[in-house]
Amino acid sequence: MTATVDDDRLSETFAALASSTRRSILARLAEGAATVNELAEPFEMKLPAISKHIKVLERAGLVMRSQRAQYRPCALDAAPLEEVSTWAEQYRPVWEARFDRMDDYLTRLQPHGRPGEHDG
Amino acid sequence: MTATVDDDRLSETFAALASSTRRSILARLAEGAATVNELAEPFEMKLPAISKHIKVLERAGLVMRSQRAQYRPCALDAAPLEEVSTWAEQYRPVWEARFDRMDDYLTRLQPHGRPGEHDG
DNA sequence: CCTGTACTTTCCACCTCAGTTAATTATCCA
DNA sequence: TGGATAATTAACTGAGGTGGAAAGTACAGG
Repeated sequence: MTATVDDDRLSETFAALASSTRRSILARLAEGAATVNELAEPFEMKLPAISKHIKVLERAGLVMRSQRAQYRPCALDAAPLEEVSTWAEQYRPVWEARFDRMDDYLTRLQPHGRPGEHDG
Repeated sequence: MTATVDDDRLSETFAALASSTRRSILARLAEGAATVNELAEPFEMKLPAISKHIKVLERAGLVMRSQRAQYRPCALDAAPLEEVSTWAEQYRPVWEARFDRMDDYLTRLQPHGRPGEHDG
């Protein structure tokens, strides 16, 4: 049962993506690797803040780092994004079938029975 | 320029998805609408906690609610998941092209020039 | 060795999030 | 009207995210 492990990884990935700053960093890295200063340049916040954002992305497996002199260039690893896509695609049938599930449920919710109760 | 609005919505969606409890709730709702008590049943936490998780999902536009007597049944709205999928799919070329972007960058990072510096 | 460059780490303040218990609201039914 | 059921709200706690300032680390070059 590694379901929990996968679940945790997905949670960490989503948490990392729940920041437009971090998503911007990923977008920048999609065009090629970059140093921390290069990544920080478009933003108003200070370098330590960017450094921490990068660390979050790194922990989520979205960014790989190297070392060259003082530089610690970052590169995108999009593998977790494939997992995100796969996860979301599970729901494609739901968003494509736009019939109203709420009405569906309300129909099954009888006036004289509580939901989940099997007529006993 | 509604870029910020879209960005915020995506952030809210990702934040909502960054919880395995909430993702479980969505999975349950994919099988059909359910009441709060039905949704809470598989979990060990108390009802108010579930109620708050549902509110997060609702604010993210992933859950729609109705009312029937005391019941406030929840239904899945997968539309934001389509946005998630579309966003992630942007990176498909990156995760499919598995050449090493780090090496690519290190090649361009010359020993005698700092990155981003144009030989001045 | 000393200075500049490129980060990272530490410490701090602020705020949000997650969960609890207890109280409250809303509705049904006898 | 009163009790049971469904669910939310309020008040509180503890944990964790986010940013800044300041100090620390690591490497290059004169």
